[in-house]
Amino acid sequence: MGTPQLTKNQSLVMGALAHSDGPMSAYTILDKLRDQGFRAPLQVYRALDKLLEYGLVHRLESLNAFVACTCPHEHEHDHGVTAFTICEGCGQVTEFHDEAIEQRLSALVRAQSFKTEKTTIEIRGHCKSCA
Amino acid sequence: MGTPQLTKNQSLVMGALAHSDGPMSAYTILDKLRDQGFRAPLQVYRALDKLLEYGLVHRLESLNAFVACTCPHEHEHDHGVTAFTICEGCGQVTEFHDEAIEQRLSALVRAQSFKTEKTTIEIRGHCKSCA
DNA sequence: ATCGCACACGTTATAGCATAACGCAATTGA
DNA sequence: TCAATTGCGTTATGCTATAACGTGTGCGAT
Repeated sequence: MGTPQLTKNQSLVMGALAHSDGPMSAYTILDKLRDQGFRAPLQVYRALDKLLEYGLVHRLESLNAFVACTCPHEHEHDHGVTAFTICEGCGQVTEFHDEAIEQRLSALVRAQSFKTEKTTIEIRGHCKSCA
Repeated sequence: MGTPQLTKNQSLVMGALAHSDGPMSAYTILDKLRDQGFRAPLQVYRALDKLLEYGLVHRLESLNAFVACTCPHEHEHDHGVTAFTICEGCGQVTEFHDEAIEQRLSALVRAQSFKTEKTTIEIRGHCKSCA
């Protein structure tokens, strides 16, 4: 169960995200792809759903926006929790992973008998350049 | 610099959230307060902005919804990072805090020379009852 | 082969979330 | 008294996301 071949729309959306230097909203992606024949939000959202499912793209909940995954080889083995720093100045997003946090969260949640399906960690602030 | 006296609108919104057993969207709050004279979304959003600022309310980014803070006495001293479990079944939200996670995140972020302003941690899944 | 199914796609319409921009009223402090 | 601040009310608008419909294509089972 690797990543299937992407469809045309999925490739176009993936390309738009990959070549962007920051997160993009679905509607921004739509505008970028009008010349390639995109006309409606659903074309973007349907592609994004699949890309999210394949782990090629992340959704930033606090921005209602999407970024290409920057760990291109971790898609195979589900790589646990993903965290992000998001700079309010330049919009730069940095993805990172940490075993310690993952295990600590896992323990806390288990203590509630809670079954985790998806974990969101997003840190808003200012990066080194924008401080 | 404690929490100022709440205005009428702020009290109404706070009350609606406090008496709800789960998170509410701004529009749901609006509907609950129509009998009290609320007519427009901005009346809710303006009150929410202040309540968020005072630390009486939290915003759940992954739901676009709001909950009353369940740690009523921690508003004075800024109580670092707040995390939530959110049950997809019953909608129950549990707020919790953990020093270890806070310190670990702080260290990771400092390594990027990133200056944190707000941290979001939200865990979607199923609670014990809804497993 | 052809039937049925799953899946991607296209389109229109609508629902849900959030803010811009205007003006008014009350409060406060110089 | 005047200016600044804050809260409030209203209208309009913009941004984000999904519902519901139908089409076409590939592919395996009978």
